Amino acid sequence: MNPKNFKRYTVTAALPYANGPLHIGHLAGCYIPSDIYVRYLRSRERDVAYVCGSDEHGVAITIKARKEGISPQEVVDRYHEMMKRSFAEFGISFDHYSRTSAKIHHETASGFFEDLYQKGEFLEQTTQQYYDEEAGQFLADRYIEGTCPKCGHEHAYGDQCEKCGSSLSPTDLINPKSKLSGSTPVLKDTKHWFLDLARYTDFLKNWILVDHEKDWKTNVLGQCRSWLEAGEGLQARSMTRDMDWGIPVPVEGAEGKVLYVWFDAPIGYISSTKEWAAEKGIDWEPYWKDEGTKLVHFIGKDNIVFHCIIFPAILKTHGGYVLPDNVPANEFLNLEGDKISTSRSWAVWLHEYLEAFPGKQDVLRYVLTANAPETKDNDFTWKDYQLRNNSELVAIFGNFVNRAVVLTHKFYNGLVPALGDLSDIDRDALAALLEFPEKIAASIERYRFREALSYVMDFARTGNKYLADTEPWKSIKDNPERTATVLNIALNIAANLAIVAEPFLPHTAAKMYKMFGLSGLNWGDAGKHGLLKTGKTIQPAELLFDKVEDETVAAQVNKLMETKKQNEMAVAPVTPMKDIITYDDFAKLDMRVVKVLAAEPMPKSKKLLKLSVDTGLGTRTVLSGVAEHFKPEDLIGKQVVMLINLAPRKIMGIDSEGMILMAEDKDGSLRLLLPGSETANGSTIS
RNA sequence: GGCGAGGUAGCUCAGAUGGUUAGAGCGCAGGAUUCAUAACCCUGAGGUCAGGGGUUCAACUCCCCUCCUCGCUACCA
Repeated sequence: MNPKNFKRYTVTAALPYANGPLHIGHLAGCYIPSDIYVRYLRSRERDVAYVCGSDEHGVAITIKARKEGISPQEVVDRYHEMMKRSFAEFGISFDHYSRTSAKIHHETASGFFEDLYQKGEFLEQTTQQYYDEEAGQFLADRYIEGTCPKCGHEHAYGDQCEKCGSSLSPTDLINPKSKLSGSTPVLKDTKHWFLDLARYTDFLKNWILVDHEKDWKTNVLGQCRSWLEAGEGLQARSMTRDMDWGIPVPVEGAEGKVLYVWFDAPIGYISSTKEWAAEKGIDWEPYWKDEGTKLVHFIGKDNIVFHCIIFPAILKTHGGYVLPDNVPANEFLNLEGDKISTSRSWAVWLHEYLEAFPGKQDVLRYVLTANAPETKDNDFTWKDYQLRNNSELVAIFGNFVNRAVVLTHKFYNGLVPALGDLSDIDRDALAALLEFPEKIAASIERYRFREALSYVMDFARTGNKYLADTEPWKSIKDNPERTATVLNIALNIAANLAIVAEPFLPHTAAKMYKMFGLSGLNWGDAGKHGLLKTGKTIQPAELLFDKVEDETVAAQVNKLMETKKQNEMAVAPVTPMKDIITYDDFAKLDMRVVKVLAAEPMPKSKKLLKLSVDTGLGTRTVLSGVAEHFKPEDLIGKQVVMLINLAPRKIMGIDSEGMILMAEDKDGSLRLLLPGSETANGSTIS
């Protein structure tokens, strides 16, 4: 459908998770793109609902609350307010910002669940989960700690070992302990409701891979294809959890269970819309149920599966709802070459940015749009920030507006001079006035915001070139009429620039409107050269941007380097001592000096080397997960330490008869343990 | 290894359905200019489009293979 045929738009931005402050990655990923899109639509006088809200359920929040000794509600209250403020300060113009702990959301989400339940859409399955008898509750994966079966790390979580990175299931853990009471949890039956996604495969394949093959981004289609066409197909997903923080499952016999966050979070968009409509006294339903509504979800790439697979499946099953017309997911933004991380504090926090750069919201908006991770992961660097500020915003955009206004004050006391006869160069400039808004609009409609922004800058360049070509500071001496025409046109270019820049740089556009004494303009006015009428008073020039000095960015880089240093020290504490053992325990281990006779990469494996070693007692085969640290030739002929009485274990079809011992350095790299000098193969170690 | 996304000038990136000398911005060099936050404007240098095969009259664009980066996933006794 042609975008212009839609009657109204519902635009959503991913609900930010209320367990930490917002950083530049959030902004670049979905809030700035969605805000640009919506501001543009409003400027076009289209009917838009732009909704968002805090995502306040889930295990991570309960863990954070427990750690800080406060209630989950207190955690989400804190971050909800903080995020809401950051959004407001950066001009993210939600029509409504709600939260998933709101009553209306609990009702909406429960309603959805009940509807699907009544339709018999859920598979009820009873599985065994760990239960903490002392605390009297089931334990989320993250609440169980134990020894990692793969690397022996003693504080692995039930879902993942942070040391070796392997993903685990709670029952894999050796010696599991509840993080709530410290007691050993027991396995207990629990019933959950699963959404059988496999049933939607055909519908989803058609809808996404066929119907939207041409208009969705390749990264989004690729991710969907990877889910839809994976060997095992879509797996049923549990839509409920054993927990007390969240929305109670509205079904008999579901006491102590809540809806899975990912079931309730997207429904939050609907709740937020309802809340907004109620406040406005209008009907929310057309925004979600009318075929003429264009629904667009702005998200980061980590959310693709939920917004393209699970949520549409839910909406489709419920029936009566429109499906997203597009899900323009962005990739990730890195910071100075490293992945942004809340837990490692490797981020530029919005509230800290505002303290360090007051009044420079638009600069960050500009940089994050110009370098947005639209097609691939991108890197934010302070050097790039400075460069874009100084040589683009200051030198091109700000400078052009300043020149036009200063000249007007210098030659015409701040009054817009009259338009006289037009030369070719004037006509070209006026033609550009018409073309740019169209080009910019076309790019925005296609979600190509960085391209759209570059056209905005080209428009400003056109203004600079126009002044350079017409040289009004020269013509004022012998041809004041000519100068008047030139400045009239230059000022009107600047006024038009404000209109097209507004979605990207709203604070700047506001300053420009104020300077020109304009208000109430929108996209429909763009392209006109009579926005500033002859004789109108222009306010004195006010600089729109100022230079960012070397010291300023150096300070930010230093701050990050400090963080990095602290992270390195914090992340790599020397592993604490394990529990005391007896000599007999130790004596059970049979460690020997052995010689590596042969080594070869294990076919079809990235991490394994297949070693053949002389243990003195015979030759054995050992598979060792060191292929990423050593080449076969690094090992061949070396004497190393091996645990030879470890029970053999079949890996990838081959028996591995023992374990080569290595030292692991702070950074995770491995070192061989070599005898000080040549030693007989099979020598014992004690 | 499987799946997905990328690998285009020093840097950041554009390049529907294959077709004249591969583009932009920044950076760099030179020039011009002085209204402007020494900014603007003009010109130029810079790329065997990751590498190798193939299809074609013609490939950055299609096919195959290899290498590298990122994400998800499997193997680390």
